[in-house]
Amino acid sequence: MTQELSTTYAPNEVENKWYKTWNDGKYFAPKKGKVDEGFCIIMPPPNVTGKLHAGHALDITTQDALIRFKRMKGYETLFLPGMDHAGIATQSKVEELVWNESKKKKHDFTREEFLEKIWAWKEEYGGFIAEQQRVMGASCDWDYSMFTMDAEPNEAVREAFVELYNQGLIYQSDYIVNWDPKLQSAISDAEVEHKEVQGAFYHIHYKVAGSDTLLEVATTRPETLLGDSAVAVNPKDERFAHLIGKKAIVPICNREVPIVGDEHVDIEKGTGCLKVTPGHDFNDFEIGQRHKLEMINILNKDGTLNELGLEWEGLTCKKARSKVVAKLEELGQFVKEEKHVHQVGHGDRSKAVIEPMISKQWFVDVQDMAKVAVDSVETEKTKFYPKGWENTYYSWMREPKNWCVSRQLWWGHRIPVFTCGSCNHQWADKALKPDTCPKCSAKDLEQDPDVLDTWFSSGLWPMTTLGWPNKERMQERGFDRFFPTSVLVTGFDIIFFWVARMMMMGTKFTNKIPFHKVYIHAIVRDKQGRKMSKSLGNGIDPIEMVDTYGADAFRFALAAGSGYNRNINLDPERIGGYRNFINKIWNAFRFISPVLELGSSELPENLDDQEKWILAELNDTAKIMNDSIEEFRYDDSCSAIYSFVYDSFCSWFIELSKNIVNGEDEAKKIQRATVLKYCFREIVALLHPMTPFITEELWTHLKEETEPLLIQHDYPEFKESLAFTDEQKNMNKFIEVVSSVRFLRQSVNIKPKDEVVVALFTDEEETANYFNANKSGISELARAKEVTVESKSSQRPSKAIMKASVHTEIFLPLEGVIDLSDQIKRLEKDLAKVQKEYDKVSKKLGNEKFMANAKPDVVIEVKEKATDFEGQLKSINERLEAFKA
RNA sequence: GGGACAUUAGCUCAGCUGGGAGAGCGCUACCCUUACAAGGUAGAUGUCGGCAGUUCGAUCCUGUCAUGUCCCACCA
Repeated sequence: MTQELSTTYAPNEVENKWYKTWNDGKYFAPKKGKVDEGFCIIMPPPNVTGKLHAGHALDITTQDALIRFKRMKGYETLFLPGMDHAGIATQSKVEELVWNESKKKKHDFTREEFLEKIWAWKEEYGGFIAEQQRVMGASCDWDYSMFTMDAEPNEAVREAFVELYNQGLIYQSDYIVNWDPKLQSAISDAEVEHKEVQGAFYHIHYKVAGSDTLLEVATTRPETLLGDSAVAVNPKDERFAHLIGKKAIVPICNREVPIVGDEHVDIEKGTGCLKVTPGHDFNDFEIGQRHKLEMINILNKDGTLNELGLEWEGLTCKKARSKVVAKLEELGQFVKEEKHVHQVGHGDRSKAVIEPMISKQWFVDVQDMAKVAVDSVETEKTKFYPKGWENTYYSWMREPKNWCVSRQLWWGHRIPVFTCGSCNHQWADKALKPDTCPKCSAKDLEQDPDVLDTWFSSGLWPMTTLGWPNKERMQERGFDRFFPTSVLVTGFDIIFFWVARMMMMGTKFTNKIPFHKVYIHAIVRDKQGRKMSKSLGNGIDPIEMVDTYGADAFRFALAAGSGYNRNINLDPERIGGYRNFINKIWNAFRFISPVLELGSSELPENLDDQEKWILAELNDTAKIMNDSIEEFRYDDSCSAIYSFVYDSFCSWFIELSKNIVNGEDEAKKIQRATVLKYCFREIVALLHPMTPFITEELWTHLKEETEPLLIQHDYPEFKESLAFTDEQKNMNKFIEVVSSVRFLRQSVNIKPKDEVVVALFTDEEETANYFNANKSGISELARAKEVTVESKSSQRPSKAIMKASVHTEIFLPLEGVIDLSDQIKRLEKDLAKVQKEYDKVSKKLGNEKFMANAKPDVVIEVKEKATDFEGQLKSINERLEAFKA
């Protein structure tokens, strides 16, 4: 068989083959296992316009590893995929496309015509990303796949909206909202990013009507004075309090406005005198409401000034600003300009400067829902991993703002609110197209033109995908089995947008939390820690990584970098490193494959020392894997299996097995083959969640005919019967001795092929017995023609080099000339090192307070160390003396 | 303005309730040894950000300063 397997593993073909086998064989479908419990992860649906990026790859890897792990543990697992319609992104994309094709704009079509174009685009180009998810090995059940604009989600949206509407939790209001002039739509608070911008304070004189008094007002937005409807001062401010109740005259437009007293005005800030523009400033809006001021809108939907902008009508705010300032200078009412850095809101999608503007929008009153959602996390019904992210969640949810859910777009779930043309009755309806007005039965109905914020439907997603609100569908898709879902895996950037909304909607409509655990994974960055971006050109294309290194290596690299950290700085070289690891596994298999047939499937009774050791190491690894995956510490899982495979299994156990496997003792050979096979079966099983492809491939050679594919096989667990701690201790000494011999050989340039004599001196009886029993192992791995084991009372070889461990002195007797000065230097270095350690512990033992206060077992430990170091020092000193004599 | 998190080997990071500083990658030297050169063997490297405190003992706890990243907040 060895001849058939090449020395390097070629992943691509294997990967395609297995994905097809699993998928065609319905291995991803939920199936009852030995644990009668569901385990469900709803995949965060990627944008339909999207292309797989490194963040998605991490998403898939962490979720799929969990799903595969739980599937093997015997849970009924469901990894449920989906796709998001991504309102703004998709609409913009198609608008651009249509413009390039026909130089036509959205409004050159009817709403229906344009929506048809978007759907057509979605059918043809959308969903490319799902293909890429398959390449990564995502074991999701594609039969469950849902698109957020499908009929089912639409039904859920209508159900939820109407419920909230009828409970009075959705209301329409003329309110100041974040207006995105580029999208020409309102957006929610969460969608506004505040960015630092270099601006200025402009100081302007307002005249007080009927007097010569001038009020100096400071503003960053002088152009908005055209919409001023008051000047406000703090009533406690002695400078201005007497003016309250008088009128001020807004420059340029000469509007006479009241001077009001309001606590909000900060006496220290600016000039202490505030111009109030309720139509275009959130604070001023509130002041306006308190004092019943006029709300003046001076902007068009595209962010340019309207007719109230006078001679500057049609200009953007930015352009109008300097012109207004120039005019003020001309009028002699401009005082000065001071540079000022401040935070300005930008749309997180459009990047446009957000204009606060009053408009009629739909809002969800989230106050009560947010309280429940906060409580669910406080009482740990839903737990965050890592726990620290709770704070981010709380910071938003403890002081929530009502959620503006209407968007002036076309692509999205249409708001199910209807108005009767004849009696003006307004109501929300679960029916797609109600026929008649419930009040007057008229047929002349009009639906609200706006669509809902994408996050409204996303908030319902865990319920929607499991069939809610349709009873039959819920039955079919296993709502009772899978809801609440087990884990939500996502990035921290959408804790507000998504996690918070799902928590609110979930608890509102089902009285249950939508998921038990939330794992917030890191953000993938480039190797220098920079965000991956198109402009920097530092993005890592997952598909390219898979082509170059294989999906398993890429998955392992991502998993190995994932724990409770915030960033993964991904360097393709590291993926290459793990590709080498995958190849190592492949070659380890090539070693054992010729003897696989010899091995039986039951572990033998009379395990030898080495076999007990490797099984105990394997057992420990299984324990770490089980515990760490459960807690999303993939970094720990990966490093445990990595070092087991690399160090314990390949470097020591395989090396120690070579002579047995190639030897004459048939019984021993069969026994060793059995243990090798057992270990390898466990290795591929342990690795399967991270590296599903190569493990499934190798499994075909390891499994019994009657056994299922690895994807369904039992996950290894810790077994009390395989805990051999004594054998582990002894083997560690063995490893130390062999490494020391290798080191000594190199220190005098003994060629790898040349054989040496090894003389060991130890006073530990058990250790001596172990070395005697495993002499052949030492000879093979250290290239010794002779190994002797004696007590420390025995005569040491006269001409030899030596290294002292805590338990054993290792001597290499040498013929010919030894460079004594070299050896002395080396031993003195060892001596200094050990002496330093010894001084540390003996100082402790001499410290009365330590002896009195430290825990007893710590004292014992330190005493033992002192004894060990003493022995080691003695060994080294004796040898030094011998050399110097 | 408020808050969170971080600072450990050249790089990326791990270090559980305080008790001899770790991993991977990279680096150096030697080796084509019959699974593997995508390999083997061995090795070097740290005032655990600074200062002060608590303690018998601090990478770990407290305070403080510095640096960095991120989040929130009404653009006077």
